[in-house]
Amino acid sequence: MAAHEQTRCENCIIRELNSLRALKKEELKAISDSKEMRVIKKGEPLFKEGEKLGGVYCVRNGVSKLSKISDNGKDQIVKIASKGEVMGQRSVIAEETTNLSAVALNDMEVCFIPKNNITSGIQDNPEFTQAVLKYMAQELKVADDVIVNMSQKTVNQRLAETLLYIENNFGLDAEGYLALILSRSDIADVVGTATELCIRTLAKFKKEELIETKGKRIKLIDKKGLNQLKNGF
Amino acid sequence: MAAHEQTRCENCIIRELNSLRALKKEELKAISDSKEMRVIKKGEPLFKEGEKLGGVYCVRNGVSKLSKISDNGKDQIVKIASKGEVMGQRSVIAEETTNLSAVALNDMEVCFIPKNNITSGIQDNPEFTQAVLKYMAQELKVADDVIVNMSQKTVNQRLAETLLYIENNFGLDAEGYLALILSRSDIADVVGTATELCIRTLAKFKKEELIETKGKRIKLIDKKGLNQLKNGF
DNA sequence: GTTAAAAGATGACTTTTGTCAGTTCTCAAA
DNA sequence: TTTGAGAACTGACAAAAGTCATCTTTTAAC
Repeated sequence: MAAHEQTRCENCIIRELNSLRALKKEELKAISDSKEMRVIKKGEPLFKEGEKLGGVYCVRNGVSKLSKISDNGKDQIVKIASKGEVMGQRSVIAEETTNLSAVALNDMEVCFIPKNNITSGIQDNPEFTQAVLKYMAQELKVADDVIVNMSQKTVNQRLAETLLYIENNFGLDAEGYLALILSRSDIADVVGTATELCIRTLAKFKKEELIETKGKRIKLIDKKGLNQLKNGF
Repeated sequence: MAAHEQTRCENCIIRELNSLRALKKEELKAISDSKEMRVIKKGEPLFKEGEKLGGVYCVRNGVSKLSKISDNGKDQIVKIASKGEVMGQRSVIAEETTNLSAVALNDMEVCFIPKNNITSGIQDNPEFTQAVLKYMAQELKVADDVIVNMSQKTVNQRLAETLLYIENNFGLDAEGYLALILSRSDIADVVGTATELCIRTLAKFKKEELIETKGKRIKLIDKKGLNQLKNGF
């Protein structure tokens, strides 16, 4: 009973974090009745590039990477989505197949919301539309920044930036290490470089006492230094 | 009299190309009454990174580069806007300062539309909102592609892609050269590389008979070859 | 616990890209 | 027509990034 209550969108705290908060109670009820909870195991895909999505995914728990394979065959991680984020809305809005693949980085719980429930919300509730519009405008700005960083900054700078980003967005564990643990290969795919160079650069950072590592876990010990590095010193 | 008629938004053909086509006659009239035509000379800025925009710019004629300076001090051209495109809408929607600078690449004619007229349109006309939303979703997809290209492709590939992009979007002049003439430095800023390497790579393409050049003008003579190059062969 | 597979790490080398210094070309103002 | 500034171009070199081969460590399945 209590468990069932918790799965109702009306009561879901997650929505406070995204555009869904602009929806009215009745609209949320409609969504809740049609939504579907899914559990995705670490390493499993939520969807793949080129698929047609029947709706959007709202992340309740866990983390997912959104990536795209370049013509050269290498994977580039474009975004890391976690609790509260909605995935797939771009494709649903544009009425196109997805341009990205989503793979769970750890065990996930997501709510699948069929697209009709979203699009009707867009048509009927101006505040909701406004919220989605603003969100997309923000994303577009972030994308511009990423483009500039990718094309103008070195691997050194981008790796420093990525580490700081992970700390800011996913926090630390009990021992002060980055709470989000990525494989070296995934870090390389975020930074946009080869795994080997990523490993080497991490080793360099370690030698320069900017970070510490323990297995695949990473602790930032000189954030000021990393920040300087990121900005090119 | 006739000239005045032509400057009315209701009669402007340009709007067929963008989201404004979803507006109703009365809404267009309101916009037309408040809009302001501006002429911008080649090399002059429309706006600069960090400015607060009081509205959006609709391009009637000419071409503008939208760029951003990286922390390293280098300029990256994120987009080239021409006839029919609306500039600055991202910032207006997000109610933020611009993240990009806009500079005219040749003499331009633009209409400045104060933001109140746009935002009221967004609030009252669902079709217009829908059109803007779809447009932004498209832009976001393009941005993802650019991110992947920038991080995973070589300068060779990106330059080939840029040349093909220019031909596809701006066409050819009477002699078969690219109609949009950019300086070598601007091409480099689109590709995301140093001017010297851009020049060198163009020289290489010329030697490989992929292109011809005449002054700063460029003609694509082996588009199949350029396409293969772009995809990594 | 053993063991195979995956991930991490390192060395040696190549290719790509950037930088600096200098030359040539172009075009417009005097 | 001269001239001078800015753009285009080139060479030589340095730095950054990628690749391949190999080895070690970690992880997860048995």
